[in-house]
Amino acid sequence: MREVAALAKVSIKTVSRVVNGETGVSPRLARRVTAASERLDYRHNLTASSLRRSDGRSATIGVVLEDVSNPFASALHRSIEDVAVRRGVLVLAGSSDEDEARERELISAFASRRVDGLIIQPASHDHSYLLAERKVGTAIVFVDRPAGFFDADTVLTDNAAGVRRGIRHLIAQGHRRIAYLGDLHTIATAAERHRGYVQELAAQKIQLDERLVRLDLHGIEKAEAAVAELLTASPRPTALFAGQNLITIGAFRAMRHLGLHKRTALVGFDDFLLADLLEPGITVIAQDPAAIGRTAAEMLFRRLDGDRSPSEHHTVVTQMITRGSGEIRP
Amino acid sequence: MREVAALAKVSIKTVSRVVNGETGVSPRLARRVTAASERLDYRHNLTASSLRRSDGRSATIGVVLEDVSNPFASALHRSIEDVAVRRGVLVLAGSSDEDEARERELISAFASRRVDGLIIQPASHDHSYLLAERKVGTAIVFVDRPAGFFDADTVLTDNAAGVRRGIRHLIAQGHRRIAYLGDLHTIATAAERHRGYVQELAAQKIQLDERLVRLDLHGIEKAEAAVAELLTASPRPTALFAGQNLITIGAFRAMRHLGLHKRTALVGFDDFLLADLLEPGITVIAQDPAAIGRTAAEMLFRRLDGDRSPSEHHTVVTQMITRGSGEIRP
DNA sequence: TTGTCTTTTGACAACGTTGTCACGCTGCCT
DNA sequence: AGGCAGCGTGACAACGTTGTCAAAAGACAA
Repeated sequence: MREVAALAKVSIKTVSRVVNGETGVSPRLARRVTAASERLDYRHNLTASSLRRSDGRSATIGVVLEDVSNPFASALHRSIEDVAVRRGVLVLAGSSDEDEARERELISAFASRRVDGLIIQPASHDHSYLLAERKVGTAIVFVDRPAGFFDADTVLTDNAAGVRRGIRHLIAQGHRRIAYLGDLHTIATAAERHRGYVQELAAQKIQLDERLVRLDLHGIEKAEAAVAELLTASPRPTALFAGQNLITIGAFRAMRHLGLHKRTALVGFDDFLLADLLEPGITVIAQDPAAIGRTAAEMLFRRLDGDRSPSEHHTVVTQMITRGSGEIRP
Repeated sequence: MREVAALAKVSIKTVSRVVNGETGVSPRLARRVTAASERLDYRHNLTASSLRRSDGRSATIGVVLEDVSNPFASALHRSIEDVAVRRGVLVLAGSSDEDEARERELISAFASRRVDGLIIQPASHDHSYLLAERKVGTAIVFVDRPAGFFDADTVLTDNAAGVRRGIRHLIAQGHRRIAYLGDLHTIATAAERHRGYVQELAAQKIQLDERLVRLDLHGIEKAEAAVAELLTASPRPTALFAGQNLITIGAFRAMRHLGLHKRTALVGFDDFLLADLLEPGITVIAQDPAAIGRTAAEMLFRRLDGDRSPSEHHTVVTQMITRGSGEIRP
């Protein structure tokens, strides 16, 4: 900036004004400055700028996801990015891998870089450690899962209701022995979905059979193994409800392997690419990751714009997409 | 930091030393400083730090991808992140959407934030504009596609060889009328893959029939429409080669729709989740995004560690995975 | 011309750090 | 006793910006 100022024969303050598009610089000087900065390949240094400016904004936000390469998470990431670019804000993204310590490390790394806001898909259950960040003005929004011991905006899917819808659908087809396949019980959404299963069975006066419930199935392989076992044991379920997309895939793989994929009903939580092209097509309770991400990002920027109203808790509804696998009768 | 220093009754320089883990601070003082910074919830400000320190490092890199939510790109992202975390480096990620202007904007935004390095999956074909970044010491590595008019490290898949392998496989099954479905011809890898198709046909002395070639199919829908047309026209191909994963999916969708998915052979470039569960399973030429990302990130950090040797060009080999769709005979 | 008001411009300090250097202290050697 | 090295520590300037405020320049009326 100093060099640009020297070349344009103005003070560095004037260069600053031109760079920031402030008013009150005569067109003649502005032109000289622009020319000089082009000639010198000048790059505005945003870190120094945010250090000095009064609001201290870095035009950067941090996003903590379970895994940036997970389809649901990367869809969230993308929709957050879409809102951020419109404001010239960049996104730092990191994967927590469901590890509380990693979540905290990431957030601490973001905080060191003075991000303006955080969007967190939480792995941990106690977020009181975020109070310090909040105090220095960092906006915080939780997505997909609720915050623990911390009052903040959240954007969630109505997990229990979605599951109940799916279970109701299976019962309507005549099923009574409906197995439930759940993710790690430590994941809040997984617990919620399991709760939906239990509730809907109770509501429909169907006795819960714990032998048909398998929890803590994290990833395709674990789900596949559990389903293989479930479908060869007795009593054999006539329908499966898979509580997450990788579990659905693992379940389908096991069913295919046993040749039961056209005889056992399957409903999965979360839509996934190609669900319609399998045989049968997979009936799913679809979330809307794009809507979740967009809502969360818009919430975050509203807070950054000064909205101090009480925390909001948005719920994004699910949609059942019937494709065949959920319509198989017992 | 000043407050911490005051509370610990030391100079801020000593706090700096403790925070940076420098040697030569007496344990007694170090303890006092640690206690004080905990009590005050002190957060080291990395932006100020990188502004001042002599190497100017921000411990942040920028990654430009086609689309962070694209499965191939997000796999790259994840493997880059895995290398970066080990060094305490954070990743800024952005989507170019195959738009040259957007690519430049992203890189300019990264540059303003003084990232230490850039990993770019390029959308544009002239990267001479990066010379200025290179000059200020930013390390640059290209992934998936080559750089244009710019000498830099690259990590690519051997696209043409992969396609030739697939075409050879189809020919070995007895196919002669093999259609080719390609992505936007402006994408370097798409052009390479198309070249592989042309070359292999020539090598096998099979006359190229332009009516069987469809290019610029970007996204599932376009591919689906093109294949629907191709399979109802004459001469009808007996086999399809799809040059990208979304194209493969679109092609399969069209084939299913026409009831031809068990009669027409299909080989796709890029593996994708569930390819094994479709009926038939889809034979693919699989890339290894994790290896590509890891190699690129390691390359980048080697440069940041001072490696000044000439640019390296790594090629990651593809692997053919036969699952049934490519083994259908004419 | 002068005085007043408005617009444009620049000098300077400050943001939160770290590099440099010099200081004081201790312990050891002459 | 004097000198010197080594260690721990702190004062100060600087990194590249922007906020503040005052000075300079221009516009306009009397």
